[in-house]
Amino acid sequence: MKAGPDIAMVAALVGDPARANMLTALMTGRALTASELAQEAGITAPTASSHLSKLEAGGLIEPEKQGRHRYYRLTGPDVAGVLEGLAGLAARAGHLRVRTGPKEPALRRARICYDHLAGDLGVQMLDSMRAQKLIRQTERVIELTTQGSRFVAEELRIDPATLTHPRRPVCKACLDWSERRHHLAGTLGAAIMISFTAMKWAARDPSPGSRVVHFTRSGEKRFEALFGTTGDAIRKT
Amino acid sequence: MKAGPDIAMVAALVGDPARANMLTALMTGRALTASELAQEAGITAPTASSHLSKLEAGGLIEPEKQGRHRYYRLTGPDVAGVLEGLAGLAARAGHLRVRTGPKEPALRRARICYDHLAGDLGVQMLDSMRAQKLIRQTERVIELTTQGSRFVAEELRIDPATLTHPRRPVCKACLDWSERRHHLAGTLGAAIMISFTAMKWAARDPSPGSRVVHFTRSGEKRFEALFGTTGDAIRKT
DNA sequence: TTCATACTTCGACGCTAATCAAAGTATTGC
DNA sequence: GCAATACTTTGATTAGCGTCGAAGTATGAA
Repeated sequence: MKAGPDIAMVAALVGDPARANMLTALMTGRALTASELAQEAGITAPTASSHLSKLEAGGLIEPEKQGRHRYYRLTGPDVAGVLEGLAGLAARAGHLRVRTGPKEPALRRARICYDHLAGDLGVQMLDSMRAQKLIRQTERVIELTTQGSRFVAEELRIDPATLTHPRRPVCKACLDWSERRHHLAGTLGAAIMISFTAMKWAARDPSPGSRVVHFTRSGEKRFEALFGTTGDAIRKT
Repeated sequence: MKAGPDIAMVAALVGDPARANMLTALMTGRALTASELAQEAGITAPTASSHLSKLEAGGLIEPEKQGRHRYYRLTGPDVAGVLEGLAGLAARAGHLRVRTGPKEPALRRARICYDHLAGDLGVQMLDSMRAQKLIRQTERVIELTTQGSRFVAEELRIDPATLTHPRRPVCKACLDWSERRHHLAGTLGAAIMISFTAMKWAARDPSPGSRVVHFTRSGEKRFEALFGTTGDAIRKT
């Protein structure tokens, strides 16, 4: 008699304006941090935390812990589909929505994430290394292949001995702030950044506090030669 | 900044358990009365009325007034699609749902609706008349074709003069209680029922208060000969 | 007409849930 | 080690809305 169809529970999750704002912000497929989602929804951090745990319990979003951050993403395309459907129904009498674009193009392109390369180029590098079978990645665990070990020693002039560290993994996938996809962290990620700087391929922006990384002309050319395959392939279509 | 995406508003409509029950009950595509929806949701009539007006304002359902009843149906297949999607998300951790079946088979098959034939056979008759081009129907307005006028005079022994009435239309689509599709009302619908009784094709159940209509064996055969085409076509496949 | 049914409106009650401030936990950076 | 950042938990406040009883409106039945 009193069968409780959970359709109401799921719909109620989306039914709160703050949560709906968070979910629509996640519809791009990117992952967002709790703070960003709080700002997106116009609420304080505690309120956002409460909402996010509810959405997670309801199976609509899933977290990925990344240092001090917690990145949330939709659990699947079916969730996005339902949200899209709801937006369609709402559009019959309602307004649409605008998303805030990225802010600093230079930051988006290349920047320091702790001690390694992030941004478009960081993501591109990891993608390319994966495609070239220099690494094996399962989830966030990454290991160098033998081919990859030779590559970093010969092409990037990195001493393999400098990569071992008591508590830090050699390779690790790190979720990118602007791209919301993984880039390379770990001691190798840090070593590569140091190597780029040493070879004068790139340098951190001199202004204090800036995380922007500037590539030199020759450095960018060398970088593209090593890791530009996917980008070239896309551009050539 | 504070752009209110109505996705939350729509989702909140579905988010209430009572309303969700109503909507799932409507997912069969049939129209249901306000009272039935109230019972379905386990709430009183006033509460149901409030919910229904909200759902209507939100564009999820639309009413059709039928005498003392108000039949509600989903506004379109897209609404059903979204509900189905929500049910899919809920099914990851939730329960499913059962619908109460029909009660009296004889009532479903043939009964009196005010003064005309309703039930399976009533709907079948209107479908067949439409297929045979005896009538033209746009929405709930129905008119007899010249072919149809000859038909009712010759086959059904109905005097065309008896069909005119000061305030009542000759033909009208009436929403069927069990089938939730239209059957034929108006003076023609009443005349046909009288004619069926006069020709001893059918008779009302003698027990007081009963609305069941019993067809005689020969009457059912004649009825099938005139209006059984669609049924035959389906059965023959 | 008069009565009955179906539905809506009004008014008041009660409960859930959203919200934020303050304190607590975890992780990074120095 | 200590400070800073990101996030969570706790607790108290508040507002919104679902709920129903009672009265009001409309339609059909006798």
